[in-house]
Amino acid sequence: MAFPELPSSTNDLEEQVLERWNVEGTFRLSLEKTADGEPFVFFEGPPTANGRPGIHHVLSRTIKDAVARFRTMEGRYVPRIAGWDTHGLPVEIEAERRLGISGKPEIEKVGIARFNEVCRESVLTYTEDWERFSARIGYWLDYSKPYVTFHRSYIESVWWSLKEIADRGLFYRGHKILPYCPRCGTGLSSHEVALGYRDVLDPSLYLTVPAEDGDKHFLVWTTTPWTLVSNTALAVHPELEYAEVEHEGKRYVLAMERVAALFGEGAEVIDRHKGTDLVGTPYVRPFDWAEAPESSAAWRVVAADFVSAEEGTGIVHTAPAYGADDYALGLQEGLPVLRPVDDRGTFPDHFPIVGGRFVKEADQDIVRTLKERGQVFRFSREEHSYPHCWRCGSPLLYMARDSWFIRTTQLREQLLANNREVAWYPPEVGSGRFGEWLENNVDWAISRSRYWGTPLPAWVCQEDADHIEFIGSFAELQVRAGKLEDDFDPHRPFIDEVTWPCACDGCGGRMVRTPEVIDVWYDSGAMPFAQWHYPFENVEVAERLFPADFICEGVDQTRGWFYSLMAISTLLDHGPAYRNVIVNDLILDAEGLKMSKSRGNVIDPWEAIGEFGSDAIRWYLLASSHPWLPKRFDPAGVREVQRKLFDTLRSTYHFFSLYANLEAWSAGRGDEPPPGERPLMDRWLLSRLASVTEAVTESFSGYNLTHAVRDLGDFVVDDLSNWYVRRSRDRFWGSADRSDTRAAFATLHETLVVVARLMAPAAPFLADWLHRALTEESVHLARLPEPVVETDAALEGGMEAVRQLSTLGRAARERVRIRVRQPLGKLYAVAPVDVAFEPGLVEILADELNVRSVEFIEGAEDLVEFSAKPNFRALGARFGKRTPKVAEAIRRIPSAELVAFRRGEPLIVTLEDETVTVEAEEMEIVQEARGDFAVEAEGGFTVALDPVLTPALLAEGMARELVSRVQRLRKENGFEIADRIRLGVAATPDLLESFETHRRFIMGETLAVELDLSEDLNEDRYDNARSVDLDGDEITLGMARIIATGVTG
RNA sequence: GGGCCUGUAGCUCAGGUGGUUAGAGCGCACGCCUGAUAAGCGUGAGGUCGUUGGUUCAACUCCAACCAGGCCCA
Repeated sequence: MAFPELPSSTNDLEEQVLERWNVEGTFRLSLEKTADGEPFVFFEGPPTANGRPGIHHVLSRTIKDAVARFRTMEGRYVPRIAGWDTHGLPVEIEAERRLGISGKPEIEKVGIARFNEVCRESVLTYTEDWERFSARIGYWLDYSKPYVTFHRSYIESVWWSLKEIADRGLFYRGHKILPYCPRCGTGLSSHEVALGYRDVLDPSLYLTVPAEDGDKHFLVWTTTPWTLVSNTALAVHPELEYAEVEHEGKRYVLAMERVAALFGEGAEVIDRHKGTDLVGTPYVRPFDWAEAPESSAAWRVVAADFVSAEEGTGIVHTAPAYGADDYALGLQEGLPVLRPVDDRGTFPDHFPIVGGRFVKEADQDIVRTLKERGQVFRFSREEHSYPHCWRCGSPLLYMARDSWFIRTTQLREQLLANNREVAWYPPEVGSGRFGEWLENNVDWAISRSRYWGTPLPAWVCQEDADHIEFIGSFAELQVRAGKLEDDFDPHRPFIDEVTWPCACDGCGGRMVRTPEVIDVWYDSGAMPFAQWHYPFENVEVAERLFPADFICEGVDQTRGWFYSLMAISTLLDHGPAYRNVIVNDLILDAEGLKMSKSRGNVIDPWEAIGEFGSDAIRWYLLASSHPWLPKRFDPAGVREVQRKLFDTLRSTYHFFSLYANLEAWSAGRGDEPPPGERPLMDRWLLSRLASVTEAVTESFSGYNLTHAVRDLGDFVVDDLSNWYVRRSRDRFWGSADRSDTRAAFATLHETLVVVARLMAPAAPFLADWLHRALTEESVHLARLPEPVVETDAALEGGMEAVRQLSTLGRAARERVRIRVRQPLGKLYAVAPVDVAFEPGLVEILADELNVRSVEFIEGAEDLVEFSAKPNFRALGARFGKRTPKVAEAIRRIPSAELVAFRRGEPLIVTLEDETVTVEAEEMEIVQEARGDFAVEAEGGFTVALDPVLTPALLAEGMARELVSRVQRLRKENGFEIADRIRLGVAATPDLLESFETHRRFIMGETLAVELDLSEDLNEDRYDNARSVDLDGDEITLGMARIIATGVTG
């Protein structure tokens, strides 16, 4: 078989591979092939399908895909089912936009039926985009039967689960202060709130509130001036000390601790009170617009433990309708709840000053009015983070709302226990961010006063609101309400029409569905069972494919999907919903700034893929840093991956295929020597390959994708290409004996196959192309590689030492300015004693540094100076405090004593007042070459290069220079690599003599079948002739093609 | 205000359980190679390891405080 040529561009290659996957159904085949394997359960977090994919989706999808492919190659069965998150506010907002309306009244004017129809249409707008995108980045996901959260079957499963929860007594209706979005007209759950914190400038108002008797003023701090309208009390801490301060003719009351901060160090404190002493003091309410019950306990100072003096004034303005603490305090103190603000967050029209105004806008009016009255002590705007609606961006208001709750607090211990069974990557998200969130868990506010969502399946008696019935299936609903159409739509408004008479004795009411829908996050968290329409169908498969072995989403899902999955499975007593989670962080731009449309620094993923290809981007995202660190997307970094790794690998394959085809080598003939009997370089490469295979496999298994790809990339670039191929090139040209060449081909072939397999999870395109080119099979249907040989640590260590010595040798050459092409006579080398050098390794070193011979001089004491390096780890254990002294003494041991020690004599050093016998493991003996050589040393390695150039060495150097010029000319003349030539060289007699000496070498290297050496060139005999500079001498070269091979390079 | 993460060369990042010459890539400088070549290779110069204390014979590594940035939450 001929090894095919690489497509000319990355994009061609990737599209060719995509086409192949399509035609062949490779993904399906990979699932079929592993169908009997142990399942590896993966849950796909459903994206909201009405937004377009962005570059950050490439990251999580790359991770998901890499893990799934890796497990598949381990033989696990990894079904990957796509899903769409289709309900909820994001969709409703898009529908409002399409209809050109805004707000609940307008929606109801359009009609819920029509509105939800538009929601349904809009929701799958971009699914095709997502599918194409996923396909192009090589994310294998089964889109053939995705779960869709608005489907009847999905909703029925959700209902089932809600009823289960209700049956466990974990559902209740409550009246609580909730974060409320005035634009969307609904309360939000705590995890939704978590999604929308934003830094904004908010008022910071210190106002004075006069006591009723008029002689003192309470100093009060608030960041929400509009709530002053609903003020019904001032709260102080009973145990705190309060001061009366005289300032500019007014007497202020505030916490003692805050006096200095607000009035300066020299403030005049004229009286002190304990908090309890102030309790009961009546004061003048700031605004009397809101009506309050006549005989209320309002507008007096009350005591509350939550008051602190860490900020503000130690006196807290209390508006029970608009704060959780306030509300609780109001209940306790019998305060009225003043709720003048309507559902849209505006004051009633008849109010003075703020009438008809949105509360946040009313702030300024309130402050202005207070200022006019002289009640403003200090006012500023300060930046702080404040929650906003995660979808529409409106600032949230904390307001008392009726809502349905799930009592998740009751399951806190179980949630924590389940979480302890999850391996989080990185772990601190699980223990910290997520764990603490669970510790401080509050009941899940599950209902939304909205339209497009899973209807809350709770029916309530119109006569007796305590008579509630949860419906857990469509069948059950029909038992209650009579026959329904087979394809009835369980959404609003239709479901709202389904009612039945209350069953309780004599009340005569009708059971009517509570109008709310549920939090969309519940939808997505229900996917483990709802995607299977469990428990109505697929019971066996749903249970088998639970919990997930692996999920991966962005850190923003900590309180989103990660929570809803875990909460629901805990509520249903199913244990943890997942076992391993990779949490990925944001992708920032190259400057480290968050990508945002307004900043204009958003990377269009399609553009990036078009420019770099998917493999390079995937690899870059995995390799540049761990997924859980915020990542900068730097196109220059992607380009580097492409050049450094992928071009190198392509080039390596190109090299292989070129010569394999030229030599008509093919795999699987079995005529190559067994791996253990191959030449040194081959055995070394295969050993390295085995080590790398082990390391990469282990990293992938441990979800450390970053180390996996880094290790593999380093191997390809450093070991495979820059060392093995570079050092072994001529073995592939048929210039060596057949068995050696066969060994080289087999080794390179095997290595490339293994590299393709290890690479497949991260870079599925090039890996598959290569694997098919090398083996005619898809890499994604292959198993992970088994090492061909055992690792040979001694050999790897020896080679490492050779490379280290080579580096030193090159530095030495650089120092004496003798290029590598010029042979030198001798290199003296020193290496740590534990390095074992096979003879072949020494040859490699000699060749690499182009020296005639290498001598290891550990024995040649006249060339070597010994010195001892203390081993602190060993010394510290034995000598403790005296370590530095002993170490210093060891450093001073003379060479001669070390020589004696190496012969077996004990080594004794003298400290100030004692003698100590030093053991071998307490120091390292380092050798250093001495003499008139070019010496370089690092670590335990030293080289000493003899820089003397003899005539013979110079002659050889010249011959090599000549070869180099000829090769360049061959290339310039467009000769094919195997073309044989006639070569003529005209030069000075000295040079000619050098060339004559190395005639065979020159002819061999340049594939010259004739070589004419003379002082003049007979140009007629050559296709062309040209003068070139040879180290200062001008020579003339003539060249003619004698045998054309027709083989292209 | 609280929690978590990050801070190592101009840039991007490595640096098990503390051990004495802190590494790599990019960029930069210089050089090499030109039969894997719209490439490649080598050598070199770059770091008081955020700051300050502490623990220790020994701290980039452990502890504390602080500073800066990020995320999350009040």
